Amino acid sequence: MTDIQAALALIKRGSSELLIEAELLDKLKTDRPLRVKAGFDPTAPDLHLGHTVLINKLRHFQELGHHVMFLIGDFTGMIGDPTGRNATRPPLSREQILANAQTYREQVFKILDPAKTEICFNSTWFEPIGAAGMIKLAALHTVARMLERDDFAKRYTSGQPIAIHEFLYPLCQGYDSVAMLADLELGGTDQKFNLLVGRELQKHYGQVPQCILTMPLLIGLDGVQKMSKSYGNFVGINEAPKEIFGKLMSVSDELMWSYYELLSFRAGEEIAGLKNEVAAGRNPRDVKVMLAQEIVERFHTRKAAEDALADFEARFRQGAIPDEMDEFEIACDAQGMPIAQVMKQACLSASTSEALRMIEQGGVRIDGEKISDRMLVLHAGGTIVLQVGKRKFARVTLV
RNA sequence: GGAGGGGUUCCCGAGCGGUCAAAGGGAUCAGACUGUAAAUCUGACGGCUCUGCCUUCGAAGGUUCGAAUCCUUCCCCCUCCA
Repeated sequence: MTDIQAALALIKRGSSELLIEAELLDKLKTDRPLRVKAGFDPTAPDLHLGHTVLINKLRHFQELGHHVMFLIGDFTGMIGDPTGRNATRPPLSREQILANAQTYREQVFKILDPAKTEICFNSTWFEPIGAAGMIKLAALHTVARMLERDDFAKRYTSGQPIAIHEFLYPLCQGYDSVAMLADLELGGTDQKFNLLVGRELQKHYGQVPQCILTMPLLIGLDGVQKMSKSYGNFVGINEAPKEIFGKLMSVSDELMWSYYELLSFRAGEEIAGLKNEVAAGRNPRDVKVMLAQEIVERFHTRKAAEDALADFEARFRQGAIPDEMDEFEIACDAQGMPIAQVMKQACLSASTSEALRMIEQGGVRIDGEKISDRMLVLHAGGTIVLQVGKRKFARVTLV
């Protein structure tokens, strides 16, 4: 296998689609570092595991000696990639964007090599072109071609609204590729349309069109929708070790394999081996633990991964009360305070109604003792550990 | 500009004068079980000073003993025609 073939194999590993392979081969043969682009939205500065699928791939390109450009879409962020829901977002302030960019940097460099990564902002080229430039850009594409985009087509035929500015998003993303002289752009499979617009625009501007590499979307914890902050089904890479561990353990046995595929750095053969073992009767729990530990270790430490496991076992296998929990000091008068009130104030329930329901359902404990009296009144003096369900704890002192 | 359809509790979606805090599904939460915060099953799912009271069905008014349901005005969305 030649170097180029080996490189191509690494590039394609885990990917969904490569357009167009022959063109990429030509580019690789030139032996110069390729300009590899991937764009991120500045509205969600906290990266989650879904983002890392792409970032892991960027890392592969760095390993191969290519030039990685991490684009922060501070201008396109004002539009928001059309998703059909929440089509309009409040524009971010300059300060917010810069703060988010800084967060990105810190998080991304847990995976990428800072020395080999260029961070770009697309306001750099969009602000100078102004409204006139935007009109020129818009003139390069037609409505019919825009409606080829699956998401637009569906919304259009099903009577869902499409705001005009949503059409600008693919155009802007495409123009980014022009401004950045991209040789290759990386994106999720849902980005294919936008990525292709980049090729079209580059041709307009006399550039060799970029190649496109799409990665499968990581399914979120709900097992249904793609992992995304707005669906709340994500694992943030900045989350506490115990959170990351617990969330990964909550993934269904089935979904676990997809996570292995897209997130684990283990070799493909090793994963296939684990799959066989589970099929042969090995407890999937153990294999899930391995994955959860690998991920915790990547973003924290080996030690944190071990602690997370120990904590998890103590808590859920043996029902132990954790050492660390939120502490509250709640003032109450001489008659004391009803338990439901205390739970609400300790943020263990959203309302007293909910607190009462929790008690009726047998989900509330004080110092490990199940409470059944919804009218229970607590009095000042002393500290108790309040527990709701298996996961919510608070140490409460009444004064 | 004209004609028609629609906005319901976190989401989807029934309801079309009282029996509606509003069907059903999803999400979520709790319990049981377990291999785990998997799967499955059961239950809960507006708020409160909780066997009662208060506030919700795009907004504001009105009719009525009584309105998510009828009327008026306004806001927003969609479709067709121009």
